[in-house]
Amino acid sequence: MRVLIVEDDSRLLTQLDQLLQKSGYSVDLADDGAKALFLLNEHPYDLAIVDIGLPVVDGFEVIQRARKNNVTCPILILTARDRWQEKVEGLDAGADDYLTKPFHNEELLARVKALIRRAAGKAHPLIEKGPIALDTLSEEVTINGNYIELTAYEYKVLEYLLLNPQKIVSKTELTEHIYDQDFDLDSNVIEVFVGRLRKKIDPEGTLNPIETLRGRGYRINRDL
Amino acid sequence: MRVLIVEDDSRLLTQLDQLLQKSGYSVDLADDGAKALFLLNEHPYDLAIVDIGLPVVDGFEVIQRARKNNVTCPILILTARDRWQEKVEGLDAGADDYLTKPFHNEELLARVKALIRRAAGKAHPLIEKGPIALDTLSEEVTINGNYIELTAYEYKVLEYLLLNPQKIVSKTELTEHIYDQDFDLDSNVIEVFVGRLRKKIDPEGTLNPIETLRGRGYRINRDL
DNA sequence: CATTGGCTTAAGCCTACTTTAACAAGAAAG
DNA sequence: CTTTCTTGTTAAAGTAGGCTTAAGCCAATG
Repeated sequence: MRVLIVEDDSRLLTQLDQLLQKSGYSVDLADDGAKALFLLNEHPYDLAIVDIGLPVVDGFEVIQRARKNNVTCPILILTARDRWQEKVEGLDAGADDYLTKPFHNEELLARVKALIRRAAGKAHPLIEKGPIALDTLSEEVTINGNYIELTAYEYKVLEYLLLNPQKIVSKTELTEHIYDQDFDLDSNVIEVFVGRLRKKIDPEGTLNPIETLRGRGYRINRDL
Repeated sequence: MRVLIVEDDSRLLTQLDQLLQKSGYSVDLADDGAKALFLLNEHPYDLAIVDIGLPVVDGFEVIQRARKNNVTCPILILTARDRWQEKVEGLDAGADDYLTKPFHNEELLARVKALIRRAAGKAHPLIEKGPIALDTLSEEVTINGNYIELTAYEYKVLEYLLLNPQKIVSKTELTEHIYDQDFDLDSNVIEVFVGRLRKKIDPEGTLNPIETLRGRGYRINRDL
């Protein structure tokens, strides 16, 4: 899988480079729009990551001109947090998804994977456990086929528990995985999320989908 | 080391069979997906080699369904040279490595060996003693394959005893290992925990899983 | 038979977890 | 720009699981 990164901030550029290489992608780099356009026409990429705030030729133009030259690979754009409105403009120009800076590495990798997969027309990877089905791509959860609405953090908790079935997941472990950094260990957020999850997954309270192991952590019920 | 080979081409199947047997593996064979799934659920293999191009149930489905049934052994997939793109799909389905046909025998053996070694590192470290099996990762204990629920401290006591088999573990030693600090030496907590453990491990009272050595401590029964 | 150490049981209490509600910040809507 | 809604976070009050204690009993040892 070959990825092009278009970014003028050299610090961020190398960070992205390392991140993606570590995840097994071959990476090409461009630090301005002209180079980007040249490379996009030269090679068949599986994905391009484009920072909108580029010097000389801005990100929108890169995307528009690339699309005009029949570049079909998915494009993920990066926008500054306070310029999030640009996402609309970027998507109009031909981008496929956007991410606001700063972002978590996990978040970026998830988007990258999702875009590449979507482009290939692949099925969504499902995690199933009894009546619970979690689509790791669309981040949708169904219970016996019925959608339930989860917030971002509720989803993360459930996904982590489902990815570690039959393992006792301690609250610290959950906290560390959910928050990249800067987390407060003596807070009861996790308990609150678990409580809300239980209510959404099983309003009747008959399934006990998430077991509590007092003093040790939580675990997805093995007998579902 | 037990290996399952799933391959519909009978010539290749026997070739692989002979190769692996000569290298000291016990080999089971399946020439279609249904047999493969049956065998995977029946036996705990150390590795499965799956040809993607199977008739009826294709290789992807075999892998997906096996993974859904909590088959955790490493899976090596075989793809035709001109279908190498399938490797991505296969890895997504839950395979661990791939090899394109045709291949050299040495290459295959190297992969097989690597996968089995890698899996050994990732496997849950089990401590077994007679009917007792303790998984130090998931902190689960089974007696003759049946789960028993232990509290945090009951688990710690049992783990420490199993980690020191055939050693007499004094009550002070247990206390010091179970409590980080601040422990009261003239308390009978340990006796209470041991009592509860014995009842949970062996409700009938016929096994005597934890021996008492009067004045010295406890020891896991060597004759289990 | 006396003494010592270990076992069992039940009750109290502590702490981990649950639940609920309120608040703050950000996003969306008007 | 203001309002409104969503969602993450905090705090407080309530609950219960299980750790701990203690008392009485039993078994082993000499």
